[in-house]
Amino acid sequence: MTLQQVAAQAQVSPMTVSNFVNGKHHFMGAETKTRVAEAVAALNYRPDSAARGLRTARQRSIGMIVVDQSPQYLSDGFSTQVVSGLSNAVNAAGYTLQLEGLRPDQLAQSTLIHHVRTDGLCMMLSGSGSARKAFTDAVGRLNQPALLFLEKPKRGLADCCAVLQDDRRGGHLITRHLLERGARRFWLLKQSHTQWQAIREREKGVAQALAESGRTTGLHAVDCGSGRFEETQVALRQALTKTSPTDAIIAMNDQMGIAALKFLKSRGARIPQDIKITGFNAFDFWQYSDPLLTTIRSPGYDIGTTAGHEMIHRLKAGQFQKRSITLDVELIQGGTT
Amino acid sequence: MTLQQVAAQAQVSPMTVSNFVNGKHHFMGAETKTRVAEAVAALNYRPDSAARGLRTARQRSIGMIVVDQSPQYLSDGFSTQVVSGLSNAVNAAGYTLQLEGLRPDQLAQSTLIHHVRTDGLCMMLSGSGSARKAFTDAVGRLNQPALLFLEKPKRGLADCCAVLQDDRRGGHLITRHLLERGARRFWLLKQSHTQWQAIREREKGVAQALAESGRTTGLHAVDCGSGRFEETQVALRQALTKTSPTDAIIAMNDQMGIAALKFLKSRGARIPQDIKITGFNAFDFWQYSDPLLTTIRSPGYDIGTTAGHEMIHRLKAGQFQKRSITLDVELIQGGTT
DNA sequence: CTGTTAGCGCCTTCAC
DNA sequence: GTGAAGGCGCTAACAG
Repeated sequence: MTLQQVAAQAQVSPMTVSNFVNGKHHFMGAETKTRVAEAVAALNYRPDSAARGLRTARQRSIGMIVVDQSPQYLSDGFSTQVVSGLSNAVNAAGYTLQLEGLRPDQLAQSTLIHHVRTDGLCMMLSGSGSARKAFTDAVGRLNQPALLFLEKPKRGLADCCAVLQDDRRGGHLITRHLLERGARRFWLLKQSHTQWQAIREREKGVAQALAESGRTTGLHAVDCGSGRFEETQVALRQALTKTSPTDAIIAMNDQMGIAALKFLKSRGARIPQDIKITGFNAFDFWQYSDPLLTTIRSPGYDIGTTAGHEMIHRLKAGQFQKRSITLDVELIQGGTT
Repeated sequence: MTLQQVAAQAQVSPMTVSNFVNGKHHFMGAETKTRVAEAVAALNYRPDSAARGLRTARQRSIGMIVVDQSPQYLSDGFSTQVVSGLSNAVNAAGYTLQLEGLRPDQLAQSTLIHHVRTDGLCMMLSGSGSARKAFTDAVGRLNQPALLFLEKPKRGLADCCAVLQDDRRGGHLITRHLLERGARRFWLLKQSHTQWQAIREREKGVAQALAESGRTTGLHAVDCGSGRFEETQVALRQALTKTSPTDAIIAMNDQMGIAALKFLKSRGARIPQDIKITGFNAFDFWQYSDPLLTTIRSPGYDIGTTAGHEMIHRLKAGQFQKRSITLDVELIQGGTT
């Protein structure tokens, strides 16, 4: 079913149908308009995006690449929220979202990078510095607008916008909160499986808060591997035998925080009297902890919609409004501190 | 950067470059091959998918529509897993995934339905029967292969495959388990906000198990609205005052089950002695409940990959292998029964 | 094994 | 307000 056929059916020229389909009704006669509308409906006409894209050199589509070690790259909570927000924002503007999940070593497999399919690319990166750089470098060569989630803007990327949250402040807030509550010795639970830049920032915030209170020691990192439930508990069990005891556990996300909470409760620890625990993100499932975890609320969905609006604006206006947008975070006091 | 330019640089015809780019190396001279490869790399050439799609009438792209009341349509856990699996499966075959989240009343806004952008459409529907029918009817008119998640195949959809899990058996399993444990009076926690066909099946399984044990009464439905945490607890509080007490709570997902668990614990109920509680799905966060919820494991990620493979096969072979594929579920015994 | 030709469906341009 | 011509980048079909 093509524009031509619709035009023949409606007894008008293809251009008239094209104008109608693309909402350029301004100069069309009312009678012509209804005739075209009927033909479109009768023939069940759908415009061919490939042909339009070829002619206009615009795809009306945005790409989203999520780099994660796990094939279930959306289970993180953060990516889930960001993708929902992004997809709603770009869809509302008539754009499609093309989603791709990759491991840090799979740059070469990326269809979205190696073909011209989208008008702009959004990325949520993880992995080693060199793996991340490989991605940003590749995207920099595309001559396409790029948007980075949870990372500072990159030098190599000129036409680029960064949308992030104030993770350093989050780490700072939560550490000050613990200090005020009397904690002096800290374990920091982090996962080593997927390396997010955002986590580094949180750690910096923690270190900064400690330094400001005059404490430069008393922080001990516990590697929780993939950060999954059992693995976190195993790491904690080892830490309890090998390391001197602690007042507080700062988990870099709620998943690890809740795993720690359940584990310590099962060992008879009183929370928060014996040990205080904090998480990070406050995504839906966070409410399932018992007692409620003290945590930081991350505006994941808003980050996604903000990014979508920013990208659409870039495509319409020719350049990004800002090089970097930072959304705020918020401390949520629970029963674990 | 076009094929022509690459061809000029490599001193060959455009067809040779096209063949090289599309992996048709069979008949190319080794020397020619390296010359083309160098030109492609030097010019940083990326094939234009729109042009290729126009010429071949194939988009190398699959659409995924998730119909949900909530804008955060991926937070459900199920859609998260299905989308991850689907995206990995189609990406591995060189296809792109185009994602769209819609409310049940937003059929008219669907870009994926109203433009030719994909080679096939996958859908996870919810909402009233008529709203769902509007979607399947619209897709039926597209002359495109369709794939339905968690629904039986539809009569109106000829070129269609359904990928689901045995929800009825899940409901049956969990109810028999509760009966064996001595429960006689049941509350069934369901959300009315987003209506999934899968939930109906679970309910039928519950009813069937009760009927088989000779009990036709003793089941009371509790409407938890959106099914979110606080709303579930409010609904439960009302039910406790208005309704005669119960032995067991069958929640239609883990979210509601955990909300019920936390609420009843806070009211001093002993679980499972006073009341038994079950959930449904066993997605990641399920482990955060304390004690662990007895639940049914849903193979969400596998459903996604199965669907992806099935759709790719359909596109290659011209028809679906099966009209319907049902994956199995599994009872997971926790501490709440 | 490589080159030539033609046309996919649409929209920009320009004529009417 | 509407029509005709041309070409976007690519590849099927066929010629050499």
